[in-house]
Amino acid sequence: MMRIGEFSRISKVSIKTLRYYDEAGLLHPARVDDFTGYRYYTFSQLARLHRILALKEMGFPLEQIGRLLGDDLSAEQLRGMLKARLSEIQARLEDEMARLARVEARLRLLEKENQMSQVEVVVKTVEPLTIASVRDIIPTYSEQGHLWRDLEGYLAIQRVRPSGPCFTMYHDDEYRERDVDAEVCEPIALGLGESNRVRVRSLPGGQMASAIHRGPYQTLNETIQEIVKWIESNGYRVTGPEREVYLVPARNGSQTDPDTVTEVQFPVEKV
Amino acid sequence: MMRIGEFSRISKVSIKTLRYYDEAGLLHPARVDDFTGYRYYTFSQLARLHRILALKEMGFPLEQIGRLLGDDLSAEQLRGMLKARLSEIQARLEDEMARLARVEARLRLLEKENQMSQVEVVVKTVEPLTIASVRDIIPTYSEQGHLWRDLEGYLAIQRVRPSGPCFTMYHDDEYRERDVDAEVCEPIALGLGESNRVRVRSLPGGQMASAIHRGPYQTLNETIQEIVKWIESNGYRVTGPEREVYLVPARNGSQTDPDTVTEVQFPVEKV
DNA sequence: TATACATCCTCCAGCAGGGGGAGAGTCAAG
DNA sequence: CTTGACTCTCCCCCTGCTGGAGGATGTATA
Repeated sequence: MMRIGEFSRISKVSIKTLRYYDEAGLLHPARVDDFTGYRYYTFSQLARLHRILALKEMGFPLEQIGRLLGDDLSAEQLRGMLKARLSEIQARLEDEMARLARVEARLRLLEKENQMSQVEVVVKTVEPLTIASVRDIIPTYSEQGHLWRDLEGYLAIQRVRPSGPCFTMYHDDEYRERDVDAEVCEPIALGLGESNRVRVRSLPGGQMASAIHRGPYQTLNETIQEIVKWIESNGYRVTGPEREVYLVPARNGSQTDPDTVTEVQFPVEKV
Repeated sequence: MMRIGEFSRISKVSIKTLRYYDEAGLLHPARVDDFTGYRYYTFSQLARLHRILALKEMGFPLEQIGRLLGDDLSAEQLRGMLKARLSEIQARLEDEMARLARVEARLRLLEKENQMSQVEVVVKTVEPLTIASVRDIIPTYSEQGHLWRDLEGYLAIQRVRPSGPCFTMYHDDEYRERDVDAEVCEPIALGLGESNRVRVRSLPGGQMASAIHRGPYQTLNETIQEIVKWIESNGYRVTGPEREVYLVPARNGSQTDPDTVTEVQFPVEKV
């Protein structure tokens, strides 16, 4: 029988932690003095403490350790908990490795350009979306005004209001300067009929690599290039058409309005 | 200008988190209504939020993100913080991999023996220790009684009391049944002279792989084997003589007393 | 036996990064 | 004017402890 201080010295576990384990039900002292409240431990209890520490080193939370210490646990249950722990650790390892890749990519960028990147890429999950859209081949990126007029005109006639910011999708697999396959879209609630010009369909949800572009449409290309580079260096792959979401659209659709805010999204999946 | 709900929907960041970032000084709303307290955000603020999220994905704590967002940061300081982050991530990766190895080893053991291991091995750090000791070649493990009598007799004459539990160190590089190089030790405070039989010296501190053996000395070997196996499968290496710490010694030094508690320690280092 | 001094006890507060919910006030549409 | 959807602040909760305050106990020495 020894007091908590000696038990702590021998086991190399802090007194605070021992008291916490007592309270948590993991390791009650062999005896607690009713009057003084002093905790008394035996050497044999070191064995149980060792089991607790070993399980903790495997990363189990204390609550699970409590269950693992109970003797009413079959080998089958034990195997299950170990395997669950295994896959959690693997998930965390992948997380950390992705983190490592991000920091390394940023560091390389810094060495090369000697400044903080302007464009921040984030992966977010978007929900499925119902849209009304008009799609056509247009001569250049900037000449999509008539598509918008067709779409908005139809929505106005049908008295349907968009349920979120509008965007354009570009369906070309590669970058091209001319004859662009563009689809202008307005998110809507369900229940709109199609016309021969306007289609209604729903887009699947999923992961999007996204960046915010502030400045005129003219310079959108730089942001797009940054995202593409980021996607490559962070172990993702593009799985669908790019979207440009017009959060703050340009006045008169001007290509040079500096106060526009556009979100560029690429659907991606982890490689 | 939009309210927090819409900003949350667009950015895919929860309202709670946005309020928390406001409070933490990371992202104040563009405007806060003095009377209602309502927060109003602009689309442009998505850019700053994206920067916050990108840094968070790299694993920076919010407090550091705040400093990274300030524009009074040189490229040199930025590089430093990134490199620090890099090495932290690497440390965590190693941690997780060690964890993985532990869980996998345990799982293999379970598949093989279909039961929870009896012996729990833990790595702990022990401090340097001053000891009085008697070392000799003894015919078998169990015949160390006379060494103990020599040591204890000298300590009694010198009126020195041990400052902790006594132990034996075995200096043979390999396991051997006979002619064992054993050193029986008592930890003491400083300031004891030597005799021609008793030496006084200090042992360095360091990492120890440790396990608790409950049961007679006869079966100590099984525990020792378990520790050695554990050390191998968890990526450590033995760097010195084994210690057997007699926490609850046998009555009369009996080899079969079932109530003894012994801690077996191997000094180790990570490979 | 008195007095240090070490050790022990039980609360309470706090860390990071928010989540959950209560109770009350606001906003826009019908 | 009402309804329902938002929003506000405030407080507690999570993990696995650590630190400290204030008070009670245990042991060694003068």
